[in-house]
Amino acid sequence: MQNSRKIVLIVGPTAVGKTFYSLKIAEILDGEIVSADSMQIYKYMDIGSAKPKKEELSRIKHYLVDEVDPRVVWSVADYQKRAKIYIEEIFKHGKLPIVSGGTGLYVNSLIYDMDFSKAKQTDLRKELEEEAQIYGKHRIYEKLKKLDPEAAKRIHPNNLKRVIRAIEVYKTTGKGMPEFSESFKKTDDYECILIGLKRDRQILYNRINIRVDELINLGLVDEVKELLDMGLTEENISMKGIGYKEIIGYLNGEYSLEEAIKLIKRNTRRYAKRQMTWFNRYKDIKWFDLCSLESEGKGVESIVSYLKSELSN
RNA sequence: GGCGACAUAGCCAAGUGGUAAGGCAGAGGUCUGCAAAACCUUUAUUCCCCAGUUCGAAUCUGGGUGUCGCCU
Repeated sequence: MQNSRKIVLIVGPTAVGKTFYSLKIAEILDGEIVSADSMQIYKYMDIGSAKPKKEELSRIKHYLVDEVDPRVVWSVADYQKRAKIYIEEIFKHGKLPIVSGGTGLYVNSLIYDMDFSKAKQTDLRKELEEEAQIYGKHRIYEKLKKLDPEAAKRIHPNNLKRVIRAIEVYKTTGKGMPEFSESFKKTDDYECILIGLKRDRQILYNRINIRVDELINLGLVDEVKELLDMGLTEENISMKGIGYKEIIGYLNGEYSLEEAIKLIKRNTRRYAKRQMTWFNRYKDIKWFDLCSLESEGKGVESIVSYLKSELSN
């Protein structure tokens, strides 16, 4: 099984069971896990991000879980850089890299050649945001139209973040944002075996509801309080995660705890839907419907046998 | 039993004679440095039922049904 240049990626919506299956697969195939999750990456955010348990983390080596201070500004570019280093490390250990997670953009950054090195993040962002506050989004969009009309066509005027980023790209590179179709080339760094986990929508939604109740019982509210005590605020990117922002609203007295729980459930459902939209675009993905497999054992078995045949090709 | 109010999408709800606002939930989608983010699209051939008035009714009239409130 030492096909040194192959990696496995396990994707799927939140609460589908990625943690459980990744662990099993890693144990059977002698792998190590690189997380592709934009929230589990943060330290001190254990409950709300539904991190694997301590015991699970110690069973198999994990990377990019519980690694970054929630106060720092972290982005895909950082993720991509570090994840690729870890993947190389795992190859060196003679083990199979297994990327597991639900953050689509992070997964894309490992599958495709996405070059973040040229168009840097700049102070322009803040300026433009403030300008939009005062004069409205449309004014910023007009700027983009003049600089990079092609990008302007693809971006909706209301999507301020994207409009600003496109301007930033133009200003730092002197060129427009490249067309996706041209630049979406698969990476040459390794070969990707992509598998997706899915479940019947209603069943997935039930799992989400149950999980949110569990997170509350585990002490999500206290976790958020501790983070606030550490100096984090709702302004931090890390605190904009589902489960955190809603509890902050409750702690601020904006609504009851029941309301907060309802919101967390709804936002998680919406998130799961967006994830499915994202992952459905992958053409060369092998889907496993976990609801149609009679047992977890059967599920693991069929995934492992698929992976074994792909790995030995 | 009497009096009154109300009945519009899964839920909340506007519309008081001219061809069904809006919000929420749901569904579909976009995505190249904040991505658990940000953004876009979409949901009633019909207004509780029946009859009538009218060129035209969710809107007016009569009857029925249901819900709620007050009184006995």
